[in-house]
Amino acid sequence: MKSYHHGNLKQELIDCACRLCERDGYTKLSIRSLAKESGVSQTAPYRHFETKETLYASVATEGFKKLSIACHIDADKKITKKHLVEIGCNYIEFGLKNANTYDLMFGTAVGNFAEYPELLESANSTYENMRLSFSKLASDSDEVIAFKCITLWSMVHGLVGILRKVQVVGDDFEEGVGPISTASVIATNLEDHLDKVLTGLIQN
Amino acid sequence: MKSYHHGNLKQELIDCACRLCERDGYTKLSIRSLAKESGVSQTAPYRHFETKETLYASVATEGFKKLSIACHIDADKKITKKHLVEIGCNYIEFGLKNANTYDLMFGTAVGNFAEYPELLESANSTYENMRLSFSKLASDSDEVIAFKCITLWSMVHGLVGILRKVQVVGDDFEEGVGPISTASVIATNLEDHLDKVLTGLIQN
DNA sequence: AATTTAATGTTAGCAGTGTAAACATAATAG
DNA sequence: CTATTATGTTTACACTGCTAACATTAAATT
Repeated sequence: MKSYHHGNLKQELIDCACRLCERDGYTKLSIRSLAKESGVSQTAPYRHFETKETLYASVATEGFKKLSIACHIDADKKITKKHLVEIGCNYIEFGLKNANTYDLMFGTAVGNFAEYPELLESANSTYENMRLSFSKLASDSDEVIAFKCITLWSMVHGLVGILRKVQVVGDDFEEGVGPISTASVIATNLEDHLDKVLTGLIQN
Repeated sequence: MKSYHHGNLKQELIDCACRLCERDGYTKLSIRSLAKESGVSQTAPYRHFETKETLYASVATEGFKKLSIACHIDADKKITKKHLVEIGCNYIEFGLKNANTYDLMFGTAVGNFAEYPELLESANSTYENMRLSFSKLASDSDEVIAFKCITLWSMVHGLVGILRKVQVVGDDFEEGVGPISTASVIATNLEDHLDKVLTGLIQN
C-alpha cells in the first residue's frame, strides 16, 4: 500500500531524468513519461518543476557537478602543463562519454542560466576549479590566467563537438585526408594533441 | 485566384524554415505553422519532407553552404597564417551571427548526415574548402594538412560555443577574472587571439 | 488527343505533448 | 485541534508529428 504522498519525488524525478536524458537525449524526455516511470500522475512533476526547462536545468546542474569532479585534480603544489593536459583529457572524455547530458549543459535547451541559481553556481564553480588549476601553473596575472582558462576550455569544448560531429559525416575522402580518419588520429592521441596545442599558450 | 498546386512549395518551405529557424531557433519551428505561413494545408509539407528531420536537414544544408561562402578566401598563390586567421574569424563571426542555424548544423537535431546526401555534401565541401586553404599554406603532407585543419576547426568551433555560452553565465567573479569579461576581451580581439593560438600550430 | 499514371494537394483523425485550473489529501504550524 | 501549506489527482485545452483516405492537377504513355 503506497501513500498518497510520494515522499521523495523531486529527487527521484531528477535522477530518472538524468538517466533518461543521457540514454535517449533530452529531446526524447517527456514530463509525462517521467511521471509514469515514478508511478505518479501526469502533472505531479509540476509541483516540483515549474516548466520543463526547470527540469532540464536540474539535469544540467548535475552534469556540471559531475564535470567538475571529472576535471578536478588534487595538486596543492605547483602544477605543470602535464596536469592541464590531464584536465583537458578528462574534460573531453566526459564530453564524449556523456554526450547527451553535455548537449543539455552547453546547448540552448536552458536559455538563461541566471534564472536557475543552482545551475549558475555549478557552472561557475566548474569554471572556477579550472581557473584555480591554471593559477597554480605560473605566476601570471589574474587576467592572463582567466584568458588561458577560457582558451583551454574553448579548445576542449571544440574538440568534443568536432570529434562527435565528424563521426556522423561520411568520409568520402582519400586515405588520411578526410575528417574522420584525421579526427580518429587525434582522438586516439588526445594527450599528444592537447600538449601540442597548449604549447603556444604555456611554457613549462 | 490561386491554383490547387502551389508550384514552388518545397523551396518556399525551405526558405521560410531557414528564416524561422534562425529567428526563433529550430525547436520553435513546427511543420504546421510553416504550412500556414505558406498558405497551404497542414500536411502538405509531408509531400516534400518525409519527416521533420528531413526539413531540418535542408535548413542545415543551406547553413553549410553559407558557411562555405563565409569561409572562402580567394588566394591562388601561397597563403599565409594571416589568411587562416581570417578564415577563423569569418567562421566565428558566422557562428555567432547565425547562432540558431549553427545549432542545427552542429547539434543532434539531424542525427545521421549520411541519410541526407545533400547535407553530407555541403558539410564535406565546407571541410574540403578549409583543407584546400591549408594545403596552400605550407608544403605539408596531406595528413598534416588534414590534422591542422581539424585542429583549427575545433578551435573556432569551441570558441563559438564558449563565447555564446559565457554570455549566459552570470558573472559573479572579481573584475577581470570571470568568464564573461575574459570572453568579451577575446571576442573583441579575435584576430589577435586566433593568431596567438595558431602559432603553436603553424610557422609563417 | 485521350487516357493512364504520378505528383501534389486536402480533410479527418490518432496518439502524444506541455501546461493550466479545480479539486483531494496529507503533513505541518499555530 | 484547527488552519495552512505542500503535494498529489483529474480534467481539459491547445498544440504537435504523422498517417490514411481522398481530390486535383500535371506529366507520361498510348
